[in-house]
Order: sequence, then C-alpha cells, then structure tokens
Amino acid sequence: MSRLEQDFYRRSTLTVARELLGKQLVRVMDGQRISGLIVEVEAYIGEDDAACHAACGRTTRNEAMYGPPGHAYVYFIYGMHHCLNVVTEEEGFPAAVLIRALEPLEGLEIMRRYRPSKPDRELTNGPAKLCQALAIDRGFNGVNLCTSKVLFIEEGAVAAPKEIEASPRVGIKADDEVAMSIPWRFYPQGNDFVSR
DNA sequence: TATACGATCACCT
DNA sequence: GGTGATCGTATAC
Repeated sequence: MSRLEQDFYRRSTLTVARELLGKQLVRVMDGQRISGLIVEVEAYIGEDDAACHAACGRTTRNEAMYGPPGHAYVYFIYGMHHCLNVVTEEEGFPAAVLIRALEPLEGLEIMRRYRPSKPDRELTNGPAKLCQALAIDRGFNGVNLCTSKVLFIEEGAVAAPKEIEASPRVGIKADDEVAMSIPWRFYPQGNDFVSR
C-alpha cells in the first residue's frame, strides 16, 4: 500500500480533509502495525478561523501548524487527552485537519490493551480515544508523516466513500456564531465508527 | 508567579 | 443530560 506524499497535503485544507476519509492511518510499534480507516475529520484553517488554535497568532503550542505540510500536530487538552492533526497547505500558513475517528483494521488486540474494558466500537470513535488506542502523545508533535517509520497515512484498502456528510464542528465555543455555522466536519454517510 | 480555561471522556442520574 | 477529572499553555499581574 502506498504512503501519501507531501504533495497530497500541500493543497486546500478542505480538499485534503475530504480526501483523507477512507485513507488508512498507520502506527507501527515494535514492528507491529496498528491501523484504522479515517472516518471523521474536521478542518481548521488560518488565523481568521476563530475555532483554530492559530486564531491568536503563532505560539510555541501551535508552532507545528505553521510548519511544512504532511507533518503531525499533536496537542494536549483538558489535562488528560491528546488529539492528532495533520498539517496542510504551504509552510507558513497555519492550517490542519483534526482526525476525529477511525474504523479499526489492524492491531485490535493492542488497541484493546490501551483501552481496557471498552467494546471495539469505542476503541477509536473520538479524537482523544484514537490517540489512546494508538499510543500517540505529544512526542509525535512535528513528526513528518511522509518519512516517519512509526506514524504515517496510506491509501485506503477500500474505495473512498462516495456520500460524504458535512456538519458544524464539535466542541467549539457556542457563543461563536460564525465558527459554529461553518460545516467543516466531514464523515462518510452511515458509518458506525463516527463520534457523536 | 498566579490564575483561568480548553478542538474531551467516562461515569453518574 | 449533567458534571468532575486534571494539567499545559496563554495571559495577566
């Protein structure tokens, strides 16, 4: 299966977000593949996007978003959770796609070990859950997904979904009418592994 | 140095 | 449907 090249990420964030659906996120641990199909994403684009971490300008936290496309942006939130993003567009422009949910494919037994006493459906159906299942933490911030041996994205094993739903993003401030009304969350119609 | 809060989850009712 | 956990980061003093 071929890995996505940097040119894939160096495009409009909305295009990258839609096309990431159906691709395969792969984590390699001790020579073992842990992977899943990407089934839910959200786009965060530029300093004008109030919901984007870069809305307040460049800081040490969101540094990776300003970096070259195809790199990971991993941040820590709520004192206990990690979330994984993929940096898009040209270097210097802050934009990224948040990976919100996966459909588990390989390494299920390892995911279950990291998420004890959880049914398979809840292994990776949320941004912090999938990081837990794949053992992704801030150490992966800035990793180049085009060259890394332990974290990357491949062409999906199945055809890209045809029917894509778009809706407002989750978890952003309710009083921000503009950010709330932009439908930049994408997922395949009727997929069982999308978060709620 | 101190404080407030967040792109969430799990568990309670 | 509501709330507590828990801490890095940004911002203010």
